Amino acid sequence: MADLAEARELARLVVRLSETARAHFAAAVAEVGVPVLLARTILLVDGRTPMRDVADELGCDPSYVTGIADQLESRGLARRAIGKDRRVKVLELTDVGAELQTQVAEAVDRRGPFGHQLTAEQRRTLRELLELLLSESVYAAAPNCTYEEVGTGASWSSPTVS
Amino acid sequence: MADLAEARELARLVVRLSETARAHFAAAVAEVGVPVLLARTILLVDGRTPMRDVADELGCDPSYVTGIADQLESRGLARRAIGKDRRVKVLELTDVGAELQTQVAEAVDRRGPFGHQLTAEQRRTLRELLELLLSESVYAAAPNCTYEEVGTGASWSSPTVS
DNA sequence: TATTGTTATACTCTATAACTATA
DNA sequence: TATAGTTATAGAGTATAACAATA
Repeated sequence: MADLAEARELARLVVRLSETARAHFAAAVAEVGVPVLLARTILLVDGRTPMRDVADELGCDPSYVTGIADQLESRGLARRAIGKDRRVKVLELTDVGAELQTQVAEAVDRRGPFGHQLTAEQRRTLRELLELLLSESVYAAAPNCTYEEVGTGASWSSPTVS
Repeated sequence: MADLAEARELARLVVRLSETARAHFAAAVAEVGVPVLLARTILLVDGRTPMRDVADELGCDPSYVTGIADQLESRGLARRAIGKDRRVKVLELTDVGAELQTQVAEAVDRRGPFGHQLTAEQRRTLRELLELLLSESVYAAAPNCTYEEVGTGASWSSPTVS
């Protein structure tokens, strides 16, 4: 069936393009001299940002943010402060960190593949198609299976298990 | 600049869609009861396939394929055989493996987000836009930097490094 | 009792280096 | 000498569990 072949091809292209986008991001932030994870964190810190929020936005465990915050502090890019709720620690950029935030954003924008090669109309069309795919796919794809469940099937420990 | 905002949004959508596509694949193969990496290998084995070719197509180190082949053999899905060049070992599917290959392909096709939600014309448009982005981005994005070089900048060992 | 952040530890995935057999 | 596959090991990245402080 030609439709299936085209659907597979689209899946391949989307995955490849996302890898390209990640590589662009990595190249852009390498240019500025910041590891990817720190750059992502710097971009999402806005004012006094609770560490918990950072974990949510990065999609990682809160314990992992401890190490990120340590790195940012030791580089002088951000500092911890106590929140109104005294359990909470917020992250805020230093002056150096804020300047770097701007540099990172500019480097990423300059490198991005989406800004240069498409006309405004093409970008709009692409966005509509992508949103259409994303809006439905959660339901259409896995009616009896949440994504969180996926992969709980003893995926496979290690090649050296044997 | 509105263009930059839209470019960033497109990047976000593409990354999200690729994650959705991976989740679809994972859900589809979980349904059939095979770990993702084994399913990917089963899908690419065609006749007598040298293990080296498997490594190339999976994009991993040849040593890693040893473990994959061990798993496939222990599940009775494939077997090793000696190639004409006696250094080479080829992987070939067993009858059970061949049947599973069909099941996996069907499950993946059935679940895929690209088959159901777009018209034939929308799929064609999407493919053209994606190909346009992929055709140029390698050059336009990183003129002085191959992707292989990216990330060699001492990215960051571990959060527990303190 | 529930939540935030921290610490120590464990796990998954993958690569590197050294080795064997064949070319 | 170079290449295919194997083995053992190491590393990066991330999560889990137990904990202290605060709510």
